Amino acid sequence: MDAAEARTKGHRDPDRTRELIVEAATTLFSERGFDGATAEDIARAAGVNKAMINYHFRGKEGLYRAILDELLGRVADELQAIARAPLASQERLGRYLDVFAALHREKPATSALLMREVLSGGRFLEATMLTRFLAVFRSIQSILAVGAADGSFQSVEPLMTHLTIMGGLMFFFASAPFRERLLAAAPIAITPPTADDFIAHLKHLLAHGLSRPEGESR
Amino acid sequence: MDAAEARTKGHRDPDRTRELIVEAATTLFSERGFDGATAEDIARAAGVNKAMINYHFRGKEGLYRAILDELLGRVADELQAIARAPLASQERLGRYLDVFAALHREKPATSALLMREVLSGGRFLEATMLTRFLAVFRSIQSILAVGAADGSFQSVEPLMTHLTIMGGLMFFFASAPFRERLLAAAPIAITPPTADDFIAHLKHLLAHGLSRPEGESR
DNA sequence: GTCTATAGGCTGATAGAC
DNA sequence: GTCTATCAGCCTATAGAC
Repeated sequence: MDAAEARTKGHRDPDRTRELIVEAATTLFSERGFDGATAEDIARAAGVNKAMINYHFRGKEGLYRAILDELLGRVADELQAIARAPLASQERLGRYLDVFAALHREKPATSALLMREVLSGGRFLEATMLTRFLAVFRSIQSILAVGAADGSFQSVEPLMTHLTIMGGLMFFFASAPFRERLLAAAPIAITPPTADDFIAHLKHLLAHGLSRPEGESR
Repeated sequence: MDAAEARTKGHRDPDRTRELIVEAATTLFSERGFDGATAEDIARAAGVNKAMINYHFRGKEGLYRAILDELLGRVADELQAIARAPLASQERLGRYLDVFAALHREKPATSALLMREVLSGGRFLEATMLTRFLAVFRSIQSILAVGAADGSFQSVEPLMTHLTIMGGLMFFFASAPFRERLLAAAPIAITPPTADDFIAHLKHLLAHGLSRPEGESR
């Protein structure tokens, strides 16, 4: 049998099947939540038989957990690496934000998925995965502490700063579909901001706030 | 029949029944989402018969929409009033943030509920309700524009600033249960911030960013 | 590994007594 | 208005053929 037939009839690459399921599920979980996205929806969107979810992931919950674990692991690792990188504090903070921009570029659904998990109080997160969240916080905490010590930043409360940054970032990305709909329904005289626009905005706001620049020429 | 009997047996105040349902549903919808919160859960939490949801709200969806409409209407009205109030720009922005703190104090579940609706792309919002979201944005837009004109703020892009503020605020409130769990599991040397703490932090960050205060004594 | 068919449980909603 | 009883539909998961 040729490749095309294999793709439509069955007996295709199992790794590819897993991939297709994960991709479709990431989107649907982010849009509808764990309870709102049905296994049938996911299978249909993935172009895969419904039973494959149970075969490859031991059920819908297993699939959700696999996605969450992979995502959290990767993000936490990247952020920890940046917190330890030998960079100027401003630059380090910038790179930190860039991780989320890159993540969104690759998988736009991830912010909403993580946000939903937080809103649920971490319904599917055990101790191991909670540690990952702590690692993310500790990364920014370290960046801010070093920045305060070397005179780059003023000394701020790290947890609230972390929440402002994460809330702003994740909300920007996770609300993109909503904004698109809103602006389509009631056209407003504003150019929709790109991810890079927003990251730049956030960097600037973090650096200077809304205060009128004194010595600055900008 | 006396009051106590009336409360346990049936035939109690119908307005109270509606209230109890709305309160329980607000919490459960915020924790589990529309699909995750079952009508039976809601009825049990409200101490009310399951059929009452259908009698008073024409079904679970009607209940959800009633909650959403009431909430959005109130928030949009309050924010518009503040945007028009005769106040100094800094003060006006402060009051704007305070609305959310007050809302959270009264009904802690509202942030997560609204956040979930946004994440879903506004699944249950028709044109009328989308207008409410636009009104919220227009309020902050006006506050920022006036503040830039009178020299209180620098001129910033209003949509991105709005998203930073709303993201930070709503994430702070909506993630409170998650944070509580996280800090209980892995005690960290940080005093949990209150709503007022966070509002103060956000005001300060908006005013000055992370930059080292120059002429400031603080 | 993949597919079809189906079991078994839960969910939202209603009918009808009070 | 409220309650009990019940039903039809949907959803996850599995058994078994290929």
